[in-house]
Amino acid sequence: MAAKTKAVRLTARQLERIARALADPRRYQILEQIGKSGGTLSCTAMRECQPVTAATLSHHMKELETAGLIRIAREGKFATLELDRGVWQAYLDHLNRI
Amino acid sequence: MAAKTKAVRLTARQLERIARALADPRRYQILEQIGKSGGTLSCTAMRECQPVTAATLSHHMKELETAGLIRIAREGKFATLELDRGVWQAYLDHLNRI
DNA sequence: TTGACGGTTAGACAAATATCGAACTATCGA
DNA sequence: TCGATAGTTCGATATTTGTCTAACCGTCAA
Repeated sequence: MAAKTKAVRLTARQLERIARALADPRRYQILEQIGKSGGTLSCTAMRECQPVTAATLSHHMKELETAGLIRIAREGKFATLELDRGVWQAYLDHLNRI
Repeated sequence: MAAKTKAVRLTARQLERIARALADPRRYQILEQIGKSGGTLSCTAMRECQPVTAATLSHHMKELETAGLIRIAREGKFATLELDRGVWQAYLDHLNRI
């Protein structure tokens, strides 16, 4: 095992951003959806599951991105969200230390 | 191993509360402090480490308590904070499922 | 009993933020 | 070239929330 998740070091500021990002249920659901889809999900597919404006969704995406939890791959008209497993694991490890 | 942490089932509402509770750095520090002290810590000891009013601290304690993350034992004039390891573990398990 | 002390509650206030509509940019097919 | 479509950015708004001060409640020792 041990795929592409290499050890990630999170700064205090990043940890804080991640915690805040997870605090909003909508954003958590987004992460969940990406996870359920195997790690990547198109932005359009997201919209179909979240009853919010495109503007709002875009806002949440940026929030998750700056927290480091996802990467956004833009190709042509479309965008694809990808969960950063390394960061996610690092955050879990951090919480586990309590 | 396997001490007193028995399986805990968290409702969606509780999960949300916990995420929100962790979003504030102050509250996270409180949890951290309790953890570092082996799971319990007097309220007075807390105050010495957090540069906030007693009122503010009380507010955060209640927030952590209603989230289920800590229990507050009141005896006479004093209060003691205790980390609920079962709930904490259940939350980690939940995050791990993503 | 009374005063000091630990903690809580209530109310106010400022900062953060989730959301929206509207205007915008960029891409792609006809 | 035009129009439709995917997503972003901006500005406004309403809600949430972290913090404080002030007043309060219980406990304990003198």
